Amino acid sequence: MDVRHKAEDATRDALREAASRILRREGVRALSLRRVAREAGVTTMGIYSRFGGKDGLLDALHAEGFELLSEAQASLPEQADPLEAIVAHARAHRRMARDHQAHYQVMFERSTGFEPSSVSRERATGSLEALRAKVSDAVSRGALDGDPESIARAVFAQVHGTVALTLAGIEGGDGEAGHDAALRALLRGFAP
Amino acid sequence: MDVRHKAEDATRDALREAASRILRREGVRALSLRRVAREAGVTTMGIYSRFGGKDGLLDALHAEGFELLSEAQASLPEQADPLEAIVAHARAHRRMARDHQAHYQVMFERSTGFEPSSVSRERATGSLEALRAKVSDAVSRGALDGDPESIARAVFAQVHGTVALTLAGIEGGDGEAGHDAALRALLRGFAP
DNA sequence: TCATGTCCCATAACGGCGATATGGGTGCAT
DNA sequence: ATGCACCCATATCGCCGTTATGGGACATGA
Repeated sequence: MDVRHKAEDATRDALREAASRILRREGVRALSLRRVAREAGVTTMGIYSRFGGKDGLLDALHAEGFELLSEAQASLPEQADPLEAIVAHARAHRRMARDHQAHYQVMFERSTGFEPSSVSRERATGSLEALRAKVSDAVSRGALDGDPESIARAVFAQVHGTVALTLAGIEGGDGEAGHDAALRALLRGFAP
Repeated sequence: MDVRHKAEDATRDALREAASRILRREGVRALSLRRVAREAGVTTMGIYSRFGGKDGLLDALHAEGFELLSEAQASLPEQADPLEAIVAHARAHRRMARDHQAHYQVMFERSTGFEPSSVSRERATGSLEALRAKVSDAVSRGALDGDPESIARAVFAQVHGTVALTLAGIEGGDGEAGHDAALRALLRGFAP
């Protein structure tokens, strides 16, 4: 029984990995239940019993995406300057979006026809927490002035905006340097 | 012949209007060729002969969306303060996104599986022009300092970021006031 | 040990999708 | 008048997500 349970978890993982692989390589559009099931060596119904359907599978990928984001931001080197810590945080965000575009779309675009579950939505909102902590640090050290929550949201919106426009193909000529410059301007605007 | 041509344009318009109506009321997901054709009193093939397929139809809606955006920003009252003109511009942008969410998704989210044509992509990039003009005005009047192109892109990203996060259901508590405050902070960062 | 019942999952089916092939009818040119 | 070319509606194809259904493995009680 216990073994059986383990086996179930194994095919569950196999399904999630197959889905993740297809998502990375061929995008949201190519992610069909039949395709994922075939690639994982399971019948389509296997996805229904494990994930409840396509939304459940996408929910798992949604979570995986936010894990990728927080991992990228957790392993950053320490910064003496609290503002530089925020810039590094934003850079990691942009890098994650560039390296996992399709995951990023599942995370932030609702036109896929997928609605994240309530816990997934909370996790998404919670992804602001790490940034809020860095902003709080900057505020307490006199590098920024204002409500950390509001500042963090403004920064998050700025970073997500640059990423989203890039993914949409509305590209400025400045690239990463320009994105950094825009963020630094925003931070200057919150200077004491 | 001329009459015939007019009639063709009429059903073309009927198709575009039906598509726009379905998009507004039921979202991108509900927009199928069969549905649009039925609602316009035409067979599915009528869309192929007029628009070349689903991408052509979405391209028309993409264009319609950017028209809605530029219309909303063209009819704004004059502002004495050039920075207030930029804030008003951003407000119109956010209002358009709120009032035409599905159009906005077609305009900026690529996870719909629709790739805009090259002219549509140019039109999208060109939608920055009106903002760039307002920024240029602010720079020449000494309210901002820097490259107008870069500043305009930063502002656009900031505004789009707040809108996109709202549409994604990652909502801050501050609402419109918070969005204005974030934009004003960014503008402060570009002050001379 | 054997019969019974329960649960799980693979096969099959359903309605809808975007896209394509095809056949019949209309209108023009010869 | 007759042939031809073009246009569009019908039918079809291969997918999709989801649901129904049938059979087989396993546990349970006699």
